[in-house]
Amino acid sequence: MPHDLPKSYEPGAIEARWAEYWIKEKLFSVPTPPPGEKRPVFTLLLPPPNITGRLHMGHMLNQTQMDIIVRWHRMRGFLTLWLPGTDHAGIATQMMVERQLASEGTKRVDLGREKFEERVWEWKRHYGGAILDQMKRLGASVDWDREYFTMDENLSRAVREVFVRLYEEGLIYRGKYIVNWCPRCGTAISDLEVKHEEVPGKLYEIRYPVAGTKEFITVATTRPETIPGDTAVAVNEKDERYRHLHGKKVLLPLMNRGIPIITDELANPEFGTGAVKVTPAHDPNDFQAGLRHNLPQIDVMDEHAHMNQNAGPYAGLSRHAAREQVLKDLRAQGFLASEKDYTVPLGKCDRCGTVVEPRLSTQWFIKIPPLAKRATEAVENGEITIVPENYKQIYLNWMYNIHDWCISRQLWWGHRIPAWHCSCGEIIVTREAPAKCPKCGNSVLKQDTDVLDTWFSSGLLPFTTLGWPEKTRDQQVFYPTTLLITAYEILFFWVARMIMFGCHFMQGHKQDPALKQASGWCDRKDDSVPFRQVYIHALVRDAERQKMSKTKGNVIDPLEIIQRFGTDATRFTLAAMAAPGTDIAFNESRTEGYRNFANKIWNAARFMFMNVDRIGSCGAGAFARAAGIAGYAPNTLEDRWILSSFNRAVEDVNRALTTYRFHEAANRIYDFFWGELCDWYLELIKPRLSQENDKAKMACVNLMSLFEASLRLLHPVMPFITEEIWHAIYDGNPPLNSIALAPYPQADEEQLDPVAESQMAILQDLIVNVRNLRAELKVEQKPKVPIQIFTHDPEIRTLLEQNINAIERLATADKITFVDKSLSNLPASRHTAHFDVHVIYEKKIDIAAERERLKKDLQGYEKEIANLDRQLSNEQFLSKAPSHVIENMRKRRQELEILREKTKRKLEELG
RNA sequence: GGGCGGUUAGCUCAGUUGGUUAGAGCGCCUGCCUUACAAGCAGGAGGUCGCAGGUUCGAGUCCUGCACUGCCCA
Repeated sequence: MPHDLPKSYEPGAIEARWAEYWIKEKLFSVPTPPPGEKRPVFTLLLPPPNITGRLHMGHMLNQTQMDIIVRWHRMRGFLTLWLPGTDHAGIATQMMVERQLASEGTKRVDLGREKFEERVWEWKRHYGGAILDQMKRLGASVDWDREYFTMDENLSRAVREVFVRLYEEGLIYRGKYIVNWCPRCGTAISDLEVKHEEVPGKLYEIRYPVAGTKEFITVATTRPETIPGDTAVAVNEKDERYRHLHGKKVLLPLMNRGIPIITDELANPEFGTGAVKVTPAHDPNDFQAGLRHNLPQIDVMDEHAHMNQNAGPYAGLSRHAAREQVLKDLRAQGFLASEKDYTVPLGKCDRCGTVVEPRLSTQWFIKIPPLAKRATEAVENGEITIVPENYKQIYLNWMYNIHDWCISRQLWWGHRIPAWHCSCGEIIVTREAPAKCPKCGNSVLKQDTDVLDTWFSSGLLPFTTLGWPEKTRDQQVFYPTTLLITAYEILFFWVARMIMFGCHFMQGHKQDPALKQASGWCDRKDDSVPFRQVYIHALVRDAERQKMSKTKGNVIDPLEIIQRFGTDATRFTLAAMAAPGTDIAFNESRTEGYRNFANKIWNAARFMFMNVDRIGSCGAGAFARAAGIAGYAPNTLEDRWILSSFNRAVEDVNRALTTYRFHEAANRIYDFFWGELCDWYLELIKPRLSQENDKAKMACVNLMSLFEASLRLLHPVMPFITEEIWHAIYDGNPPLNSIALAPYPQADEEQLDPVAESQMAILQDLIVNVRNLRAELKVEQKPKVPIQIFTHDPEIRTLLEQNINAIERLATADKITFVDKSLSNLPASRHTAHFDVHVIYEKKIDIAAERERLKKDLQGYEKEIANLDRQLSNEQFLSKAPSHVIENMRKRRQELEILREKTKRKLEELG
């Protein structure tokens, strides 16, 4: 790796190279560890993207956070497994291939089931890997050797096993119920896959003639087209208006069918007319009411939501056309009492947006309450912790109100339900195709045509990817997985289901006790849970805080951002903005700023190498697994200070990552690298570096060690640039294949130096004050100015004397003299509680402006003093406040006294 | 209808269990091509923390109400 880096950082050139290198070298592959493994373990399952998917900002955020945590653990010496894979995405994939077929002028049904499945596999081979290729470009440090696909043979076998076991345990049943039906997809979907919205519509009031009277009963409905399916009219028992009609019949308009008037809580006296039509085959509430009253279920639509024979004259019409026709007929026959504007709640298919039709059909269900019980307890009692914590309550609320889960889908792509039907009516649920019916002996059996909901198989992944149903060493080591990082959106779809399945099927499982202890999970009793922690990440919105959507056209393509600013800068942006629990308004200007940060580091490295090459061999100190910086020998104030600073940063960053405070970690590294290392340290050591002696060499060694350690600190967030410079530091002969395998910095108490920190603060304060004065005096940039310094404290005087060169250089000063009298009354001066400094320059200061500034300062001091005095004279405060707070306030009070006096005197002097 | 969140500088956002003087990036103003970096350096302006009460020695932080706003569930 050559030291002569290009002048500007060009991410594109290096990122692709390292991404490829990491994969080629199999740096992140984790073979099954043999018995005797003692390292702490960290396991993370990648939420499998759909094979139809393309990388979006949500993935990018998710993967950035996972990669940061994973790299951090790996560098801290954990046996770290990050498991990647993809999801077969039943509906989405089938839609893709159907679209492809349509463009060829053919259809799924023309091909037949088997041929169609082949086409999907073929499609998957061509396009299915796209999102994983994109992941590779992000540098995600996953174990590619363990990549899985939910339709793989071993995972499919596990799915059948789970289905059969649940069936045998009585937790899976088949029955005829109202389900959410998507007429476009031609399949049932689960409650979660229905998106509710409210649209402007009409509420129709329709007169139903009461049989044997001249009276009408008026019902209110938003769906007149379902009238042919009505089998009752319901009123509330307590509703006096309809008491006289109890037990009577009405004649169903348009159909001329008699149906009963029933009393049921379904009818809300407050709503509409207080009377409702009951259509058990087309509404979930009506379905329940129908069961209560033993009403017939008349299905009036087919699978495409077209009216069928039961709809009489309307047969063949679409839902929409049928509504128009029914209304027209009602109007013509005088049944339509009124139509009012009304906001209609609509359920739409999450996948395709088609309005969902509640439909009566035979489906497979999972009986959820028994599974939910343990899944709820696991979170209640802290066996699984959820971060941020408010999601815990959201999860629990949902689990308390959970319903049975419809798991069958009328699709051709997915795990086919392992049930076989015999003409005798027998249903055989079994792992492998049965030879004959155990009841009648018939050997002509037909497998159920339905497939399972995609979430059924992904809910099993935490254990099926580790070899279940076999009991494997991988499970002993890696199960329960340590963490799950995912989006709120799939808390119920996926997270809840993984917990239910994990708690059920891994019941009794024990993680290798030595590894469990090493990993720090001794306080957790339950090893059946699929993961010990869940971190829910935020939503990425656009810069205007709008949710990104294709229809709005405000989607930010992460790959385009990456192309412009680099992966490292994009990752850093997401990390720095990811405060837990808050959505991210992605702002490109931030990414640009972090690209600049990368460039800053790049140039700092160039500066370092420039000196190394001149001074000669001065390699970085070998890092040990020790804390702090191993090869660093502090000689000067700035050395002691930066070493201390580094250790403080290290402490803060590690603490932030422990609690998933990504933004704190990122900002802390940024401030240290730029604000401390580059802005001050590099400037302060320039004089030493420019010499040609041992001092220069020592400074250089220290710099290399510091830089090397700082790169390791930054690496999880910016893996590419750190890898590049790290290899350059070792001149192409690094002690390890990658910085990703080097130890993560840990704070070393011994290297903290509070004295150096406070001294450095005074020195910086002096330099900034002189710069400030120069600006105020409008001194040009180049010329050096003589300055005078007064301090009453001999220690501070010594400090400043010892660092006179630094002051000269960084404050552009010369002829620095120390005086014995306060300088704060001079116009061209500044004072602090520690020193006064005066710049000697012929130009006059703007007296009026100076007076204004001082007045403002004085006001501030007075206000603060009054505040402090009030508190410090308050008995209650003195007795209740913690001592360090009081101590700090007293110290501040003393400082303020000095500042006030100096400012007052100067104001008097200015007149 | 039920639940959860947000409101802090011109913009986008931090501010962990209450504790001295509320921070950052971008933008803005002034001056600099100081041989690592103009994707840079130095200096600066800018906030009654949505409103009204309350608890406390002390509130951006806790409680109540209100206003506006977003999301999830039914």
